[in-house]
Amino acid sequence: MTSWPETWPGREKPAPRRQPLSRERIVATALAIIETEGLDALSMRRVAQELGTGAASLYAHISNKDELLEQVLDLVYSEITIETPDPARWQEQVKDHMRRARKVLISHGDLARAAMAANVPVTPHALDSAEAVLGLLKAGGLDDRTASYGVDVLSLLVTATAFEESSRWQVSAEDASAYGERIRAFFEAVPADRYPLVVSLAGELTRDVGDERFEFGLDILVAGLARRV
Amino acid sequence: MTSWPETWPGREKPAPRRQPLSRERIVATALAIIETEGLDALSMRRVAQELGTGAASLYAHISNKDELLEQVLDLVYSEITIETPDPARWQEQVKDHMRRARKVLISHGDLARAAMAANVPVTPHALDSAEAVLGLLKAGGLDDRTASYGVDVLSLLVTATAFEESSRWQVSAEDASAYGERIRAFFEAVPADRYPLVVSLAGELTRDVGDERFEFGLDILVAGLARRV
DNA sequence: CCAGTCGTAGAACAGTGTTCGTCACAACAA
DNA sequence: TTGTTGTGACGAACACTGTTCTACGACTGG
Repeated sequence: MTSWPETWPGREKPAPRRQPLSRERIVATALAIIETEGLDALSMRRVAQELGTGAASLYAHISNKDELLEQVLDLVYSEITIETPDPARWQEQVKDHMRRARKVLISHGDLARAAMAANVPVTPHALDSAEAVLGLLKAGGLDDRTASYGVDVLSLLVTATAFEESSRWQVSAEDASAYGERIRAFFEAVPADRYPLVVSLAGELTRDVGDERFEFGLDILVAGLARRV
Repeated sequence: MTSWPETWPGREKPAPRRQPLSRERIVATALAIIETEGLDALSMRRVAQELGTGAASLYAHISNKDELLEQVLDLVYSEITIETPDPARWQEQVKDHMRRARKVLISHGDLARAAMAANVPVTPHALDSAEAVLGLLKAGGLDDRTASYGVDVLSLLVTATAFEESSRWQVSAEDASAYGERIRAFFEAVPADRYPLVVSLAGELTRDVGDERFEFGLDILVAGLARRV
């Protein structure tokens, strides 16, 4: 006689519990959404959906959306590697650090648009980065005040230029190029009697040269800080 | 015999039409709301309420909320006075222009938080400002590329520092001071073994000195641009 | 075995930006 | 004078948001 199956359809044990929610999983999921769909697509409901739960569940682990973004930023800031200060080449080390910080910000979709609102370093890895830059500036011989102002303006350059670049973030580089072309065409078309320089410099103003604009500001700032030793 | 009244209740002429809606009135009302209640209080419904109409009415004059903010910014940028370039003192003129731009941004509540998203000058007065700065930089002898990069980074310094200052915008200066104190206390309380410089420089990092931080960056940038003539 | 705690999550709340559909009115042509 | 057309106004509706409320199940300790 054929034995009965262990369970009947409809009476199976529930599927094994999915992984429990955690702050880390929520933050990592939020970052994944930003990378694939953009910052504007990020919502508490969207994160919950991706985790197979309800929006309200997230609030047991994260206090609100602002904290979520703060934690997402901290996660990406953890990718910034830190160097030991070398007084002989502190200027190049400062530049390299800011380059790495910028690279990290712009390699996660348009997350940088959220970075300006969280520019005061209060999370572990944001503090790590601030501490590292301060260390490089002090190794270079700057006094306390100059070092403090320096870390301020350097991180501002990074987040502001990354913000700007993120604002034209599109799924494809082709769209970004088209956007630049539209701006250039617009500048060339404004009334030349009122804006002669904007019209004549339209090409230069909108020249898409990747990091060159950022490097320009970085050069000037670091050279200027060096002059204050 | 008593004569009939001129009109009967309910048959009076309607009240005179209120002032018709216009783009200018909508934009001015939005700015007034930002100044008194803050950027976060601004909504299409709030603007409409203030104008005694419905939110949908606004869309006959303004395409969406982003355009509204763009027009509000242009309105405040119209307050930036423009100077005729003087090659003998172009550096001081550049600084003065950026100071005026910053002052205009930070004197309208926390509007500056919207300025980063609208940093590409496409409105008349934003273009006026860009044209003016280009004029000063060209009067100083900078080549086209340096002038283009210069106007970029200078306006970035203005909008980014104004953004940061706006993020701590509160109704009273007392709250702003309390905020700075909380940040300083936080920095002093982080683990000193991991963040020795953040702890020891907590006072300098959070010292509220108004425009001093901005002036620091401005000095370095303008001096750096001058070196590229 | 039961009370307490915790995590989960649907429902609800209060709000948002924007579009749809309708109405009143003005301008114009016949 | 009448009919037509275009425009601005605006309530309702749509689709969405962040966050809180409330109920429930699982787990733990006494």
